[in-house]
Amino acid sequence: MTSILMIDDDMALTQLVAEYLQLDGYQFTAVHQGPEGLELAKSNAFQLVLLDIMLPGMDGLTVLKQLRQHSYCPVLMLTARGDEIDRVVGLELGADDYLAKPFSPRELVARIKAILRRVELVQQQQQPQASSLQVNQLKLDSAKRQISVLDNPLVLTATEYQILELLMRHAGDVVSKEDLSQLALGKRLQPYDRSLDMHISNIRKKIAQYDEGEKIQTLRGLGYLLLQGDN
Amino acid sequence: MTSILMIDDDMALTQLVAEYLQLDGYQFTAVHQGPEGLELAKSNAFQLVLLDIMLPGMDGLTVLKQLRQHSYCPVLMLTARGDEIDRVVGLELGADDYLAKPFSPRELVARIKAILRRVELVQQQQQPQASSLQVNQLKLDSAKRQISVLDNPLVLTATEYQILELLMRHAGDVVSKEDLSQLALGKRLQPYDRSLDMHISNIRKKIAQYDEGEKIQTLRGLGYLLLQGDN
DNA sequence: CAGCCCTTTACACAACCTTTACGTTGGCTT
DNA sequence: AAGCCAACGTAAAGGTTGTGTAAAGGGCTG
Repeated sequence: MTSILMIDDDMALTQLVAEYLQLDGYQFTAVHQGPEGLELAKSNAFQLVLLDIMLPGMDGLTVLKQLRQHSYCPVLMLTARGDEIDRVVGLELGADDYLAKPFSPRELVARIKAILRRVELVQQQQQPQASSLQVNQLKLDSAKRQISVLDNPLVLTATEYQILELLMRHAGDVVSKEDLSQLALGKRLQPYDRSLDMHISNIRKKIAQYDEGEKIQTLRGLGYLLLQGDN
Repeated sequence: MTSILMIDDDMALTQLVAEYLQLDGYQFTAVHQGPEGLELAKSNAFQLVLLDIMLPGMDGLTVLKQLRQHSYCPVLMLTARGDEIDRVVGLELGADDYLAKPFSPRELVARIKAILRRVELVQQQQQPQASSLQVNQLKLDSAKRQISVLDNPLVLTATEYQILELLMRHAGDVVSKEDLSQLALGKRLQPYDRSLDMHISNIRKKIAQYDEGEKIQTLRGLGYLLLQGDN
């Protein structure tokens, strides 16, 4: 059961969100005061926190700052329309995403799912994983931190290795650029950030040295994909 | 029970609309002042708001702007005849449709139903949906974002995928071009806009590569339809 | 300060969506 | 039944956006 906590003083809004999220099968709790919300959030009983910036008593950014002293619980910030500054500060303080009010419940649910999916990816990574696996001509040896193509070991940088490992461990699935950026580069994907593209380009070049057939596929607007051979 | 709120200072008109809508089984409330209407609308107790542009006290566009700070409740604007500017501004502010005064009650009801039907479609989409389903020879795998015909995966663009998924999820029902445009393209269908027709054409071409029998049916003036095969 | 690596910049290209243009269809009027 | 017209089908052109990649920039480490 996934539990979500909302900290927002707008009762009508929390009521509305409660209905939508419960329809989607989430356990939902709302509180309307900063300090109260902070206490609940620190308890680690919630998988995600929806946090309004404008709060009576204790400012949302303050809540976030204090929460981060204790917990890495994912936080989705709710900001007043176009309040760019709050957004930037919030993301620096460790918010996972932000959403401008007013938002459609639909978009809220989409953002929540995106965050939860990413958290799940991270948790997967932390669990013990197969120390070696093979995708087509690519062979991963995570003990040696090495990937080979047709038995030729690739000379990859740390970042390149992480990206390719991610793609290999999710071979057959699309991996979004957003996910790749957060998991391999450790930062959110910004609008004109091309560094991930460069890493992909370099990885492709290195693979192509040994195998022209093994390709990382691009799915425009969605992400990248390493195709499993046999399907 | 569907509740509709009308914000208009013309008492004779609200009386007239009240009679028609109540005949159609709607719960109807009318107020004649902007601020009063805004308060009621923000309560999220109504499924739709009819909003006059010309209001004493607070302008209709201002009401809409403030309402949108809090709520995505559907709004149908009522404008003076041919007041194109108000219309454009209103739609930018997030009105769902507009209707020029004087209007026939019959047309009003038609517009209301169109909006409510679309809102319902959107809400359906927000609810958890089957991650895979099959319609005749078409197989949808929403986890992989892939649709296959006779086990041949289609190479669809993001937009094409969305359109075809919508048609599949409503197989056997007519889906209007207006709905398809709003849900898949994210914009209202304009008078001479042919882009949706093009997407349909391209989807048909891609399906026909593998199965000549599987057809998206056209219902002239109504929309498109994917027929459920087995009957 | 040299070397490595990541990121940014810049430009070209490809994929995609939309518009244009013209042909066809189907319903409706006369 | 003929003719009209709006809706539709689709090829081709146009415009926009995302992606590929070379090259330059910048930071870190030894």
